[in-house]
Amino acid sequence: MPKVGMPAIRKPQLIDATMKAIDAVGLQKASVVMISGYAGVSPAIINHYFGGKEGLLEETMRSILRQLSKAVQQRLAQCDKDDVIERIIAIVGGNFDSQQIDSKVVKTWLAFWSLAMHQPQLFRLQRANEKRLLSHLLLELKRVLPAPRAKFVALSIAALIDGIWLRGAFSPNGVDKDLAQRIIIDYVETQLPPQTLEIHQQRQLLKKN
Amino acid sequence: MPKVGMPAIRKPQLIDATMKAIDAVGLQKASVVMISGYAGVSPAIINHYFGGKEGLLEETMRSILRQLSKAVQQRLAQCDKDDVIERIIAIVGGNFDSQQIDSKVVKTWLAFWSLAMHQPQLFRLQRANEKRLLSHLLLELKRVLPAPRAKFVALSIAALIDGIWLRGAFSPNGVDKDLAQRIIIDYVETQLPPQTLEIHQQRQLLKKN
DNA sequence: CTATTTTTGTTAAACGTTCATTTAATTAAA
DNA sequence: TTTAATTAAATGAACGTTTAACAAAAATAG
Repeated sequence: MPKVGMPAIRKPQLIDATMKAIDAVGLQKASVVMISGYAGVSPAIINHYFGGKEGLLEETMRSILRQLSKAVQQRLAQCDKDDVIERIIAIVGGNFDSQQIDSKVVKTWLAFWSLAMHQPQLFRLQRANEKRLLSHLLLELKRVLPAPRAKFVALSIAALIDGIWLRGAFSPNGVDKDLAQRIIIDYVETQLPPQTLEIHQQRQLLKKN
Repeated sequence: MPKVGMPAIRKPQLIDATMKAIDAVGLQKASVVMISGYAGVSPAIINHYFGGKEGLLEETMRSILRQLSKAVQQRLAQCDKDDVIERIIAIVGGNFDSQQIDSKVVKTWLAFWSLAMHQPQLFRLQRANEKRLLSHLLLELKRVLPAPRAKFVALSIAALIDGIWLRGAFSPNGVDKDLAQRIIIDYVETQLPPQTLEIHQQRQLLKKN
């Protein structure tokens, strides 16, 4: 819960410092002294404005989730409303936004996953995020597939996103964005009716002219 | 590195206690006092036999990895050598072995993922595990697909396994093993040549007689 | 077979460190 | 002169690890 009167610079400054610290030494060893050191301020600032370390961590996770949500919505906004495939690609693309696959953010995500298992507040954030991804996918898929099948495919795409993303965290080269997109588009194309694919291909051609 | 003269009961006892503690309060708050409490021994035992908390955590991860490896190999051993699909199902099944999807083990996995990001020893274990899964899948897929495509499909299956598994960690009902298998088999069937599917179906029919 | 020593397994208690948080004081802005 | 923003320093709790001692079992000697 960020204090209201906080100078505008403090919040992003400390959230970025938190991710830097997690990136450098992991959540376990990311002390408030180290975090405030990265931000160039006193450790007491964290308690003053965030009510403690937990509050800062929650705000950091909220910040990452907001960025993810924004990345998806920006891409969706530029899509043809009736090109289901293009819209699914947009959702996937948002999840592999360059900000989200940055090493700093990836490590912070991983840290939050294990932390969220035992902190109800973070757990709810994580659940809400999962549900949003699933509901975005479902909304599109239900237009071209029967509801049960749409759910099945949505779960598969979500799993592919998370799985590729997780495996990328342990890859020396990080997340391979292009490979991720190719895998998921390839999957989607095997699952959607041929007519849906045609619509996508035609609209893509029109765009180029 | 476990001390050699250790009584046989101590190691599994402390490893189980470690997972129980992580399941209960998370790795962050799983102190050596709590872990040794679950095991009903003194905290000093951990340093005596495992050289410290880190050593115990490493042994715990090794134990989980061994169990996973065993679950896969047991299933593969019972497979028809030439039924590629059956063998892929075996690999997937091993990864969703009932021991592996137990809440205690799932939470421990998550904790290790974030820990491994900053502990070279654990990172290597994690990498080796990933590579083994991929090479198991590749070995089978290369028999029925061209090498580049085999790699592509292997990565996809691995991502599906990890993704479903991760999402299950946040689901109130845990990992849905049957759904996982259905999703992955469904995917595999779209990717393999029709002939490979036929072999599988024929051999499955023969088995029943 | 008993007594004694040695080794093994285990622990209670103490140690030194690290950490998040609080307090009271200080600086800067309004 | 207030108020807001920040900090240095202090506080107290928690932690992993070490030490030195104790108990039990095994080995050895009489």
